Amino acid sequence: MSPRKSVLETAATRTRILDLALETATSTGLEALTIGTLAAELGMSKAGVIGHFGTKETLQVAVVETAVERFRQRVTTRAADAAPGTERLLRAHTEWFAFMTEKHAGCFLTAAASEFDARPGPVRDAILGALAAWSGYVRAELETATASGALPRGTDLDQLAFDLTGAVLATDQAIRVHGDPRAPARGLRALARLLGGGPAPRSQDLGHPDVLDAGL
Amino acid sequence: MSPRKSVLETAATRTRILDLALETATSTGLEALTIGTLAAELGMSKAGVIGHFGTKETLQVAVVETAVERFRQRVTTRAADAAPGTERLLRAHTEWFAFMTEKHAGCFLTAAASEFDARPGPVRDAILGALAAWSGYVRAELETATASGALPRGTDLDQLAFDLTGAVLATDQAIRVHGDPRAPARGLRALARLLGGGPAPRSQDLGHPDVLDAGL
DNA sequence: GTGATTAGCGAACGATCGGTAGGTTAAGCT
DNA sequence: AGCTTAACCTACCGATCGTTCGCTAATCAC
Repeated sequence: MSPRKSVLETAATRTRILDLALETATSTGLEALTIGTLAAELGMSKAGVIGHFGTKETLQVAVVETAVERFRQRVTTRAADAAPGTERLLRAHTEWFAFMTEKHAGCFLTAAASEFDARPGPVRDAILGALAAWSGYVRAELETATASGALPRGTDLDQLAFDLTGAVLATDQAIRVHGDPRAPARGLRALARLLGGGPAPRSQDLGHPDVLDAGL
Repeated sequence: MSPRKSVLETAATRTRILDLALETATSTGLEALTIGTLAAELGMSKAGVIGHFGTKETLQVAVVETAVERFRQRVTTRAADAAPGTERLLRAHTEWFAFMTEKHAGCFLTAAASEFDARPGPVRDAILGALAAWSGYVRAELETATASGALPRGTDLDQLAFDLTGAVLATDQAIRVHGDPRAPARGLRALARLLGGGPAPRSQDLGHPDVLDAGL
């Protein structure tokens, strides 16, 4: 039925597969991906789908890499023009939260990390690599912020990074599990307090409304 | 081979099944539970296992209920003798973090919530019910703390509950994904700052070492 | 133009999934 | 003592899983 396509069409087919695979894996999980249903929804045969990857495990790794690339384009590069340090971190997280809300599905990599934490193999390695890259990014910006005086010297950067992760995970869970539309605002409020001398945690005052309302 | 047992032995078999099911589901996930391997590891037949529940879905719900009961015994009841309000909340979270660390597996219910967030049905209902019960517990203690003056009046309790959840999730991820043994200490430090006038988030000072080192 | 390459298909494979049927045997009520 | 109930077994069911095997046909290198 479908003979050989040109190299351009072949690449397009591959991305078509990965797009749908990432979408379904985001909602149902990375292990719940089945080649049969994937092929059916693509109008292809199972062999045609797996021919691009050879193995389901390889497909899963490719899905993770696709998600990492999406994250980079949507979050990291958009925050690149912000000033290094706390400002860039706030921008990056703002973009991230908006990214989570767009598909109403939270962060794929966060969910995948929780799904594969106890399943060693190349898939988990790819996920852990993505997490390590992100925490390295955060760490570098935090050190820049400390050097520039935006954060007081002597700041416990490990603890601060831990707290930032907490804000991200709480936002992700609120979106994913509870579908709470106020989650990004809450997450940004927590971040502003941690990074920028925002309001005290117990104050009901909104603090920096320009930051909190930006792009949401 | 194995004829009918007494009602006592039958109940024991049931809990034996649920114990192993909860253990494997904690590490591998609730959907990755298979009746066949469960039966094999129990030295039983598949029919013998599923005969207690009728359906895999019913078994999954029973596993969730077992986890909730374990959580209650390990966390809530142990914190019941602490003074209501912030003190009890700190105790409960301290117990919770210790509970996560014991099996080096994090919190089962947190992982299950992330796994079933997009799979409607009785299993997800049971998980969401457990989450709602916990957040109701937290909410009640926070209101007590506000009424008693332990928290300043006008505190945004929703935001505070959100931040507490963030500390819990960050601790859980650090244990589950990274196996970080310092995670409980970090989580408690975040909690102490949020609840009890602990050290500022940027200070490297440990603050209340008696709390941070308690039972860890 | 010609030959090697390859995307994708149809069909089938062994394995495993959740679940069922029927038989066996002891427990528990009367 | 007799009868019903139920826990557990073996065996099997249809469905689906990931993967493999030829095969076709169009593209690409020469």
